[in-house]
Amino acid sequence: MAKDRKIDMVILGLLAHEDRTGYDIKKQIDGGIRFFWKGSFGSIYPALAQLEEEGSVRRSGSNENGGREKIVYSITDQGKEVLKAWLRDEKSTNDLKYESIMKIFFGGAEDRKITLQNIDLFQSQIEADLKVLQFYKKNLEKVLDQEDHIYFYLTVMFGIKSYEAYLRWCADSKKILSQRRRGE
Amino acid sequence: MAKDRKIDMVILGLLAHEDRTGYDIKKQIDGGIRFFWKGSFGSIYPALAQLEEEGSVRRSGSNENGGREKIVYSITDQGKEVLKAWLRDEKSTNDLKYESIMKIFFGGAEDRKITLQNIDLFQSQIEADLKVLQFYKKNLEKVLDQEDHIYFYLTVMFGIKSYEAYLRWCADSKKILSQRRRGE
DNA sequence: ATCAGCATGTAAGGCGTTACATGATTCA
DNA sequence: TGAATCATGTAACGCCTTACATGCTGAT
Repeated sequence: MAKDRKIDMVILGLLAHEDRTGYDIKKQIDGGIRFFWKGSFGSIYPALAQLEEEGSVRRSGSNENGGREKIVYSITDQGKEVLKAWLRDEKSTNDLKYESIMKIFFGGAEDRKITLQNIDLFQSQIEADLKVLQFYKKNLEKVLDQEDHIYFYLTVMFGIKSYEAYLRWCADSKKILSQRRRGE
Repeated sequence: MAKDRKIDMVILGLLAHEDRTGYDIKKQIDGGIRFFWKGSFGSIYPALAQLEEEGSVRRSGSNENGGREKIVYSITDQGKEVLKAWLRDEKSTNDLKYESIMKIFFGGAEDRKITLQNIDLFQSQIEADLKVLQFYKKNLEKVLDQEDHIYFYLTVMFGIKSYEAYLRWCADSKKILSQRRRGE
């Protein structure tokens, strides 16, 4: 029941780096952040409004030169404190909802070939994401001497290393399921 | 907005294997399933009631021998079809919410030692969970020749392989952050 | 006797998604 | 001129957690 909205921290974290609009924030989330956290417009805009009300962010400029409004937000000193307090807080929840793995766990209710198919589907998803991460890695290595990029680099490496492990598991699992053909 | 409640599939999947009470289901989730899906009483009991209404599960026995009611559920043929249709459905969502990794991503807003601390905390969590998974693995290897156990084995291996990759990443990351002492 | 575990359930409320509504700008 | 992208926001609704309420059973 206590406020526990982590999207606030994504917003604050991004604004700590650079001023941005809600739309910009969404683009960033869909970029490198989506590998460990997601967010939609329907969660970003209300969060931004509430953070402003609380004094953690402020409008640094509204373009209303004829066209549609465009609201650029900055983080305030109070917002920076909220962000730092969260970073220092030792409590972190790491929740995964892996429907693909759940389907493998309950694979016994269907033919073995359905499970093999589900592993293939999972593998394809991971392979596609891994390519994106490897692209990020290549670009980051050029600017790694700059502080700040190192944190992005570490999280990209987290993604790459875990996805590589997933792919090895996919290969192993398919081998195991194919060899022991009994349950079909 | 369409029904998308995966807890239904956890329940159906478990009941496909054996008749159980809501309480039993919760225990199973807190055991091996929690590594890829979670569930609380507040989600299990209402789901069970609705699955019964829909005809996917049925009460196979209510103990009311003097004491408090104890409702044992079984899966119906219709429930089995629902489960199989889900297994055959190619759409699976794999959502991770890794607050620990997010803290590392935004680590630039604080001292480097805070990030090192956050990596340590993550590492401890993973080490503890890995021990549990290795215990499962040891027990499963004794009964691996039995069909059905193989699916549990595969998901346990998924956990072990990814957690081992996480731990290697923790070690590497701490080394990288300690060596390049500049931002402190 | 008391405490942990077994057992079921409800209520309040937060979080988040999807779909919708609106409209400007840019580029082919 | 039409499509894609930029840009903000709301409404409906589903999902889930936490806390609460209740009471039995078995072991120490």
